Amino acid sequence: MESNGELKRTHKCGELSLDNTGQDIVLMGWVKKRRDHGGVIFLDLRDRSGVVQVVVSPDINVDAFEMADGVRAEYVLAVQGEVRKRPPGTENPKMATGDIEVIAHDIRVLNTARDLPFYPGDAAGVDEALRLRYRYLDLRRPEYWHIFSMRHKAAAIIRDFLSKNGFLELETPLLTRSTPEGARDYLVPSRVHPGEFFALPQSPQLFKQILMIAGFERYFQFARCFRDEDLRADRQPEFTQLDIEMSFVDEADVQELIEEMFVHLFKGLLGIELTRPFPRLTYQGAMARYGTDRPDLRFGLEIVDVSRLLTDSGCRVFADPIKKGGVVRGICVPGGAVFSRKVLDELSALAVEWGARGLAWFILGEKGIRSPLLKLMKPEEVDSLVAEMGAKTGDLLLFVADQSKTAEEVLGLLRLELAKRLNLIDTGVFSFVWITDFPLLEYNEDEQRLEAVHHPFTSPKEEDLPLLETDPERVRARAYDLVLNGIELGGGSIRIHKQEVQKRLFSAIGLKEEDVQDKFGFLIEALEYGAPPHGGIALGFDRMMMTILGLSTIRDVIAFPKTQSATCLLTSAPAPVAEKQLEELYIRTALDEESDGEN
RNA sequence: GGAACUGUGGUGUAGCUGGUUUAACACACCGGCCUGUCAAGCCGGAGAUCGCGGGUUCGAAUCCCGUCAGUUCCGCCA
Repeated sequence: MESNGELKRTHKCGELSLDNTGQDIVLMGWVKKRRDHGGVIFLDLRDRSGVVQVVVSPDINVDAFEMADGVRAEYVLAVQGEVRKRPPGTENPKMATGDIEVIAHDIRVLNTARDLPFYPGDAAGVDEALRLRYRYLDLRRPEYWHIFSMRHKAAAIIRDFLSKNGFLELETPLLTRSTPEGARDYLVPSRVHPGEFFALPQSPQLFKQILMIAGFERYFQFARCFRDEDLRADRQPEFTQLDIEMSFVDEADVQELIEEMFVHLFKGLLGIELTRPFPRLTYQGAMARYGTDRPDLRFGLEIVDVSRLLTDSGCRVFADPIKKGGVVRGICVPGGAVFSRKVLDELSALAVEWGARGLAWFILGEKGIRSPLLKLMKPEEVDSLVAEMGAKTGDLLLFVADQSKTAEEVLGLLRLELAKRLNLIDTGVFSFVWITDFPLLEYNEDEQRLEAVHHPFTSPKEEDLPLLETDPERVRARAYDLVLNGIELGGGSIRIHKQEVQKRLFSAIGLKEEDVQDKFGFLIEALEYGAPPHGGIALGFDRMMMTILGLSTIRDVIAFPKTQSATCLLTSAPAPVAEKQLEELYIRTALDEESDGEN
C-alpha cells in the first residue's frame, strides 16, 4: 500500500465535464469496475459525486499502468491525470461523465480491498441479512446516498423553517425515568443506585411540556425515541421523531404550522406545491367512511351504511345482524362487475379471515343483477340498495353485515385490497389528511380498565369535561393525527395544563393517587407553578421520509437499522457482557435459573 | 406469543412429484490472451454435500419433525 503522499484531491469524479478538458487533476475514490484490455486498462472511479472513466495506458505512464494492473474492484485510489474529451465514437451516453475521460499519469493505491461478499452494484438483489451484516458495502451505493441526502435536506429545511418561526431546538435527556402507560421501555441500569434503572424515552413528551412551563414557548427537536415492541416494515425500536411543542395555541395553530412546514418541505425537497388546508376528518367519520383512522385518500371506494334499508329484509344474512345491534355496510366498486367468481371467492375468504362472517356481493351486469342472495330479496329492496350505493351497470357491490366495528374494519381492509387489485393508487400523489375528535379514552379488555387513546396528558374537549366521571368513553380529545397516503405520520394534541384536570384524568384511567405522586409527581407539581396552555405534535421522521420517497421499508431510511428480531447484524448487538460489568451494576440474570429448571 | 414465506459455491438463481448430474447456470474470483471498453471479449481453472439437528427410506438438496436466521403479517406499538 502506498500513501497518498503529497497528492491533494482537486476534483470530484461526477463533477467533471468537457469544461475540464485539458486540466491536470487529482481524483480520489473507489474502483467501481476494472476493464483490462491487455494494452489498455479502464477504471471506473467512483466517489460520492458520481463515476468517471480513467484510462491507463503504458504509452502514457508505465508505472501507472503496472499499478492499474494490480488494482481490483473497490480499491481506494488517488488518480492524477488529465481530463480529455473522449475519442469520437467512444462516448458513453449512459454516463453523466460519458463525454470525457481521465488519462492517468499517476495512480496510487490508498487502500486495497479483499474479494467482497457482494459488490455495491449488485447489492439491490442480495439477501438483506447479508447486506445488513456488511452494511458499509450496502451503503456504498448511489441509491442510498440519494436517500440520505434527501433525509438530510428534509431535516435542514425543517430546521430552517422552524427556526425562522421562533422555535428553539432543544435537547432532552435519553436517560430518564420509566413511566407507566405506553410501550415497553428499554431500561438502563444505574451503577450509582444499585437496583434502580433509567429508561430510554419513548418520546420526550413530558420534557417538552416542562419546557413550555419553563417559558420557552416554541420548541422542536429531532428526538431519538425507543420502544421495546415488535418490529414491522415501518417500525423500528429506535427511531427519530420530529418533536414540536408550542405555548398559547389551539389545535388550529398547530395544524396550520405543520401544514405550512410541509408546504415548504415538499417545495424544497421535491418541487411539489401542496394545497392547503389539508382535509380534516373526524375519527368517527374516518371510521365510518374508510374503516380506519388512517385512511388513504388517494382513491375512493368509500364505505356506505345501508342498514336502514335492510332492517326488515327477508334476507336473514342482513336482517339478523341488524336485529342484534349490528349494521350492514358496503362498498361500490366501479367497474367491478368484471371480477370473476374466483376473485369474488378470494375476496370473501379475505373478509372471513379479517373477521367477517362472509361477504355479500351483487354484480350489476349488462344482463341484470347477479347475486347468490338475489332470490332471497324483494326486487325493490335490491333497487334501493343499488340507488343508495350510487351504483350503475358494470359495478360491483360488496356488503358486510356485522357489528359496526367488525364491518368497518373488514371493509377498510377490503377497500385497500380492492385499490391494489384495481391499481387505483397513483403513487405520485401525496394525500394528507388530519384526523380529529379522537375519543380521549378507551376500554382495555385485557387490563379491565380505561386507557388513554393517545397519552394521558391529552386535554379533553372543554364541553366534554363533565363526562369524564360519568361517561368517560364519550369524552373527545383535543387530539389530531396527521395521515399521509394511509400512513400515520404522527399525532399531537393540546395538553392538559391545569393540575386539577390532570388529576381527574389520571383518576379516570385508574391511577392511584400515590402512584400519580410517585410516577408523575414532578409534572403535577410543575402544573402548579404557572403552566401555560400548550400543545404540539410529534411526527415519525423516518416513516415520513420513507413515505415521501416511496420506499417500502423504514430500514431504507435508517443507516444502521435493526432486524425484525431487534438485532444489529453489523455489530451483533445485543450481546452478553462481562460478568464484572454485571457485578458492578448489581445485576444477576434469571437465565441461569431458567435453564436449571429446564434441565 | 401466533401465522405465512424464504434459506443450495463469494453473489443471484435452477434442481426440490426422493435414485441417470460426478448438484447445473450466470455474475464474481484465479491464470492466460487481448490498445477503446463501459453488462468488454476469448480460452482455461478453482470453488457448494444443499442453514443446523434428528427422523422416514436400500437411497434425502428433494419427504416428515424440530431448531436457527431473515422477511411479511396478527397480537403488541400511550
